Amino acid sequence: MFQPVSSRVSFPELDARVLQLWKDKDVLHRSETERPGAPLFMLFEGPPTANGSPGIHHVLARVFKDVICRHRTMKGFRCLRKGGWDTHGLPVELEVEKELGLKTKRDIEEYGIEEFNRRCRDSVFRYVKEWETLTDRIGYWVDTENAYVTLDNSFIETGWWILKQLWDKGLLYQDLRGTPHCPRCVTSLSSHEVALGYKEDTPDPSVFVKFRVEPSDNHGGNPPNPPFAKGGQDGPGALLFSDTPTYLLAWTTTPWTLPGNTALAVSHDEEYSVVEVVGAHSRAPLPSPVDGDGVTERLVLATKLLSAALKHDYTVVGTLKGADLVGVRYEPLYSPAAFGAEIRQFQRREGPSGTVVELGLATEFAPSVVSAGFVSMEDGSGIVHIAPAFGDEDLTLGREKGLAFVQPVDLQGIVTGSYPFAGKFVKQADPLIMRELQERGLLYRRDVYKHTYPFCWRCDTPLLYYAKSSWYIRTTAVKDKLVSGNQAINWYPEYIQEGRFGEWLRNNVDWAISRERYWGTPIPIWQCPECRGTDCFGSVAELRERVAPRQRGKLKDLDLHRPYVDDIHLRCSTPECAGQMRRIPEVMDAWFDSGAMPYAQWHYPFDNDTIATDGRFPADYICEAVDQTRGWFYSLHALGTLLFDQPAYRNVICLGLILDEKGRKMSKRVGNVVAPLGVLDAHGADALRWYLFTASQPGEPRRFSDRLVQETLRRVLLTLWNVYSFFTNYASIDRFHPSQIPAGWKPDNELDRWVLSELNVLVGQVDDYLEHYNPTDAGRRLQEFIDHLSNWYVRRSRRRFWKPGLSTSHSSEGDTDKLSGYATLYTCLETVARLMAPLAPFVAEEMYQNLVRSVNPSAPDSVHLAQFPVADESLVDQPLMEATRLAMRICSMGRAARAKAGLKVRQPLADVAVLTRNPQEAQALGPMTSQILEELNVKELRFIDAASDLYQKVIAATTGRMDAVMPGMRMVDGYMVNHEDGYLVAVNTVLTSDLRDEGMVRELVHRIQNLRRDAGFEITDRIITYYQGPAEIDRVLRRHAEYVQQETLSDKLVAGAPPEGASAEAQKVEGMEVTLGVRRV
RNA sequence: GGGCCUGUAGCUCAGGUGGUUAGAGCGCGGUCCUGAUAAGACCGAGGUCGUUGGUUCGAGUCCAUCCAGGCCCA
Repeated sequence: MFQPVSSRVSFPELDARVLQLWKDKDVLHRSETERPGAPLFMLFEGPPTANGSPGIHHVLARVFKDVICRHRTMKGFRCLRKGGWDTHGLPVELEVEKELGLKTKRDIEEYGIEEFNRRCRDSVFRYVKEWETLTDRIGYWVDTENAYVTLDNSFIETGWWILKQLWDKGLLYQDLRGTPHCPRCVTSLSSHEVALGYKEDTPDPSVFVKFRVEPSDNHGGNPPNPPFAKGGQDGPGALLFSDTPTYLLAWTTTPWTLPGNTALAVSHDEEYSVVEVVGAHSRAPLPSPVDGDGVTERLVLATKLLSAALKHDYTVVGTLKGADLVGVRYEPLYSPAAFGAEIRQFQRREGPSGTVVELGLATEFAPSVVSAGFVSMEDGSGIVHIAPAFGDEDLTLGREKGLAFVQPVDLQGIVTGSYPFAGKFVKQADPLIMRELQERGLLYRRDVYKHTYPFCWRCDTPLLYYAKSSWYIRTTAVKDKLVSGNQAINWYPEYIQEGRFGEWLRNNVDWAISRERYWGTPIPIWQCPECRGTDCFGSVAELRERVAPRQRGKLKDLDLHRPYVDDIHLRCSTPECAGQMRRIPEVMDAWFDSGAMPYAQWHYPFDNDTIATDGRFPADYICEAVDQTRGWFYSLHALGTLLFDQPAYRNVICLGLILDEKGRKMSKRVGNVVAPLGVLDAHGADALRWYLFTASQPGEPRRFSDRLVQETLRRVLLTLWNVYSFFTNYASIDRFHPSQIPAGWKPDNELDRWVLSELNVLVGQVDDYLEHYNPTDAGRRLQEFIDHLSNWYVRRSRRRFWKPGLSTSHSSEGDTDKLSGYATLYTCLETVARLMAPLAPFVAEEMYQNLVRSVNPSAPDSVHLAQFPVADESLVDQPLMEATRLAMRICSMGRAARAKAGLKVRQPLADVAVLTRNPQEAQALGPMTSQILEELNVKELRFIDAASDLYQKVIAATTGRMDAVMPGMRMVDGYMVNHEDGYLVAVNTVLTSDLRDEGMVRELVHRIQNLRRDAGFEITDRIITYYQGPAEIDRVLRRHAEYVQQETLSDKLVAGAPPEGASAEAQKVEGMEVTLGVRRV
């Protein structure tokens, strides 16, 4: 038998009961183990970092992972949901640095890498308890007991194996790259970190610098510029190599990079002008522009930027193309050789994996003009100063064009060499450089330029772009496969595939995987300091083969992290080299760990070497927020493609970010992060889950507020709960048991047939939505059904359940109808419980336990082990659903007409006239008649047509024209007529004395019912009713005594003052003083 | 500066392939209903559908431009 359920419910308490049940019955575990032959559904858990508290955005991702897995489990799949923890990386180090008060890398090394890493290791599990509590609390089913951990030796070893695979394929290499670098922390910053520290309106010097074109008759150290063959007298040669000193005008905001200049870049197809100005070089103090001293000189710059860049009067002497300038030599501002700076040069060399460009030493240095695609006509002069040692674009260009490379700044940002400003920090060197150039007459103009510039988010030091050596995975070698493999992935939302992710893949650059840090997977590359010989190791066993015998013991139980692994020295593999190989100091990018998880979580291929064939790879499903596009979504895809030539996942939901109530991103700094536990304790897990699923489309950013969760709770969960409570209360009174439903039963009742039709349509739609990774519309459809179930089905069925007694003999007609109602409502609730189980697992479980388990001990122990509902198409009746929708509309119009006429619903009316758009609709409404009569509280319904007397009068009352009946409400012939969209509903407002009496009776019944309720009587308590009032009241009550007694469960109605002990109240009914009293018998 | 996304009522969101008077929930004012309901019904106030152009007989919907916001990347 069902437990009657109170309409008052505490969802947090319900959650706790259900969690206990799952634990007791070991449901999660059994959903995996009890179906060994079932097809596998594989979830990859994107590992969260456990060194911070989980926030609401983590809840979002976790419930979206959960809902799909629960659905697939109910569909008969065996769902593997191995948990995981991301434990490496800079965020972990930073946290520890902060705790220890360490500020720089040097501090860390002085503190000791061993102890530092030990603290990192300890810190990552500090919040694990909190994570596990929350995971449990929101009903996210994931196997945390067997979770993978990226710091485990087994995980690291698979990482090594992967790297070795790539090494063997020639896809791993070392190269220079211009990276954002913090000179105070002495480390590169990841793009993510850089993004944290951009500051707008940062003032920087803006300088236009003059580079003197080498005269063609120069007989100095370098070969002279060749005179141009083409162009004759007015050709480029004549313009550039005249007797007038000629300068290329270049623009920069970083004067300190000028000593590193090795080229100037122009745009190949743009037009440049050669202009003459008077006295653009000066030794005077520096206003802007610099005043002249009367000497005429020529400047070269882009024609488009003439007016913006030049502040002097100028005369254009000629124009030429950017292409004409390519190859023109100019005098370096600072000759590296003269200031003790090393000159290196990019050189091409044929290597085993194709052409490589390497830096070699050089002694000569002849800077010249090159062309580059990135030269813009937006700012500056159209001539760009190139210093390959700094900017990344410059470095790339240097590699392409074989430029020289001069790096007169060290990693602390201090100028080296013997420059006049040597020993200064670069930003302090800026003004010195400008003054010095000015004195030499090479500074055309200086200003202050405000732009967005990155600062170190930790120490606020301006970042420098600095060319440094890093290790790379040559992902560009498989770029086409990355792009084509992406086609095989189902993206939700779809636009990510070709949009953000596709765009990212098409612009793929090699993956820089080395970090000059401490706490991470050490890169398994050993290098010989003597011969530069390099080896990569793919396992501990490979290492063992090469380690010196006396060191072999160290490998046993070796923690593969720094500094221990750094102590392993190997004999050099180069024949005749006596050197000892040491591990390179870098660790791997933590994204590499995350991308390695499909393999490393199983310690593949050392263990579990069948994952590629047994369904454990690739994943059926992953889900994270959109910020993972370049993070985990990419690292997974890249390694899957590199190793196995296929994507690592088949389906992916890409979630939008959660914003706060005001639309701002949640961040610790702003302090607007919502703590999930508070929300859970207030409203329960299902309300939060439901809100997250249905509030907006998954890919959209969403504003979060406690208020909206509460609204979801009230609108959806409480509405359902009240239907459930209603059902259990009456079913318990009537001792209804599902076994009373005859086999193969199908209802005759219109309402029952309607709601079962709606239910079966719903089942098909919800299943389809969940199948296609769309919990949002699944939830929205469910709540729509719950609304209909509550506000039409139950509302219209109440009186059926209220009829006395439910016989088990099925003999009387009334009883079968009531049984039909119970069977129908039971079916709806039981089905909805299973349908919503993936979305709201707690409420669904509670309902299932009471509705199914309590009456059927052989049913599965949990709703989550039960089968997902299957639609019964034979119960779907499309015309009936349309007719009901129309009936609802007619009722709505009728209620409006009543209200307009001031007739409350409790007052019965004689009749309602309805005009439909066509006779078919009227016919369809026929079976709905009793529902409409009850809902509108009228005695009779009649259909009219356009020829009817009433309709003609309506026309006459409005326009008098046949073709234009105005919508709206008006009184016609005693009827309140409501007319809209081709429908007309007219209620008869004329009250007979009989109708008045009935209205008064219903009013009195209503008052008595309120008294019963206020007195706290049970629904089934029988009572005696007392009344005292005018003769009118007495007359009406006597006339309708039977009805009143039946409605209020009164054994008798007693005229006179209520006795002592009765609940009584003086009331005013239709202007008459009445005292009513009730007493339990 | 580039890519992607979003802009509809005070708030949160719906509005297939263009087609009457643009909807729902919450909130607000009012009326009503109720022995399942923390609910519900009805009425009302509240909209230049971000802007400006264009295509079309007709644009919230299609195209372009601009503006604002978000994310990612330079």
